Amino acid sequence: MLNAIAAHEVATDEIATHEIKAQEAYNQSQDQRLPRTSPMQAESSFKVACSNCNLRELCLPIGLSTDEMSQLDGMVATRKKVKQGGHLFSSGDPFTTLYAIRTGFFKTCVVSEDGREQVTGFQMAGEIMGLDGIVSDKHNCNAIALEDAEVCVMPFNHVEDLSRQIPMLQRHVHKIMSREIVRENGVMMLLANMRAEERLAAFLLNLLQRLHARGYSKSELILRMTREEIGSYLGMKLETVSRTFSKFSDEGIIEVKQKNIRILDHDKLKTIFNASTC
Amino acid sequence: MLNAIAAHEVATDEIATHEIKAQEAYNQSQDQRLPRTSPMQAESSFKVACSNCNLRELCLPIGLSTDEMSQLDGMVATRKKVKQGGHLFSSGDPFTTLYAIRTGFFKTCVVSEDGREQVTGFQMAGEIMGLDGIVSDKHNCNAIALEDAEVCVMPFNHVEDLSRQIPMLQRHVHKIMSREIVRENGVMMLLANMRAEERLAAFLLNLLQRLHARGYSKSELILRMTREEIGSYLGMKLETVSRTFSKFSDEGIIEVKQKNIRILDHDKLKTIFNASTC
DNA sequence: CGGACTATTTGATATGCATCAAGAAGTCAT
DNA sequence: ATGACTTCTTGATGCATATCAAATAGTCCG
Repeated sequence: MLNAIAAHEVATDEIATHEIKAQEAYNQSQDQRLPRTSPMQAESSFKVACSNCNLRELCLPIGLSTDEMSQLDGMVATRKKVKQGGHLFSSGDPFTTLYAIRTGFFKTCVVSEDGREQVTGFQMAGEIMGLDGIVSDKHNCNAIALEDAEVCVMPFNHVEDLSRQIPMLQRHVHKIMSREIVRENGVMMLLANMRAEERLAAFLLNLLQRLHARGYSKSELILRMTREEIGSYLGMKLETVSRTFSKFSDEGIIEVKQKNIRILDHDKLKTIFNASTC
Repeated sequence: MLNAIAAHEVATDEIATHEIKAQEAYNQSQDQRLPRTSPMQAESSFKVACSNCNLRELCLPIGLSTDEMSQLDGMVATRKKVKQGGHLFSSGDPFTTLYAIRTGFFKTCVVSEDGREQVTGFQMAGEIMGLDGIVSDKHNCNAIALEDAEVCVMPFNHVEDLSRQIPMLQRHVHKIMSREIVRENGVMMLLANMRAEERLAAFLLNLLQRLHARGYSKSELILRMTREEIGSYLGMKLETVSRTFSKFSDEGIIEVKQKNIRILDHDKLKTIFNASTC
């Protein structure tokens, strides 16, 4: 299996035994099932506590004891909401904090001098953003919400301080960064070696897997991004993305209704993804 | 400027003021100017000391006080030599240590299930390898020496222990990982958006910059890898790499003599790299 | 030194995807 | 609801690079 997917399988394995139900985290932001308090105020210590978060097995506190978990509660300084289309941070912004996604869906993208945009990833609940900023103390990409979102703000100094006190946390921070490196290795393979169909199959399988780890169906998903954003991520034009969706649809592999995708033949997707012989 | 290069510029900036002369580190391994003792034995404490290494401003100890530096000396358990073509580690190997390159030149590559190989990076003196292994406690790629090489073996447990004691080291470890993430972002941009000429120009400029930071000429370099390996890294076939070299040569931008490249028009290379309008 | 191998260059042709174009479908605001 | 906008789909054509092929140059080793 290719590394792009393999990386996420590792991630999934770690949490698979925990019976996570984080459905709320991925639903529309209009959804009111989660408590909605305005950030920076009226946040009871209860509400910003990692120890109480329904994402705790996906997010930074993974594998910590209850004792350590309560130490960790101080790590999240506050929460922040980002409207659809809003920037969580932008390239060039000073880096001070990492962000853990509580609800919503993001894309990260870099922009070259001449204006070409490259989507470098899509992030969902429980995933950490901002790691790109550590190296030069300023952010190196844009993080844009693809739907209304809420993130936990974790000042990086706190993270480092706590990491020095809690080896388990230190290890986890390292793993999160390593996982990102491995993920990007997989994307490099994808971009350099694969054809359009393989790329899109890999993309869908990867999304499905991550959503499944969050309690969603393995056979259905809603794309939060446009064809153009998918294309940017996969190194192809939006027309090619559209055509490839249509082709999969014609072949009875998936059913496409705008942004709603239903997987009809999971195995066939996997076969396409692994195809060397064609 | 594109991020692939920008990332390395940051790295370079950090060390640019230090007057590094690490020429020896990149020369042919036949070169006898560096002491050559067999690993695992007869290594005096003097020889494995970071505090005494001529790469200390490129490598992990960057920015540490002499006090901290001597603490660090215990981090390198031993040194290890790798013959040209030899594997420093392979995908699937248990991960226990990071490696700092002392001399020599490496490639890292991932291999997909169906056997397609993707070169994910080229590493030279002072750079750290093995970060891919942290996430799953086993290596995720192959690290292969492109010339006879010597590396410092740094058990990751030691690195983590010391990181907890030396905040400056902790920060530096984080920066190294973040830099790798940012580098890979740049490669994604390259693979997804650029044409063959732009990719090769970016590749050459990047190598030149890193070599320059190690005391080498900005106008000459020796390629340690084959056209095929360059092609794999850049997502193109070896024939296209060769043709693009020839084209640059015809246009008077570079002079190609096998693996020896002389840069005749650095600015033109940069222009090609930045080209959006063509 | 000579033979076998690997790496590189160059040419001819094929092809997958980009580009250009136009229309359809969906979304949003008033 | 209606018009303006964005997003998506589909078709026709072109091009950059892959593929196939063969010759040349360089390297290794007995």
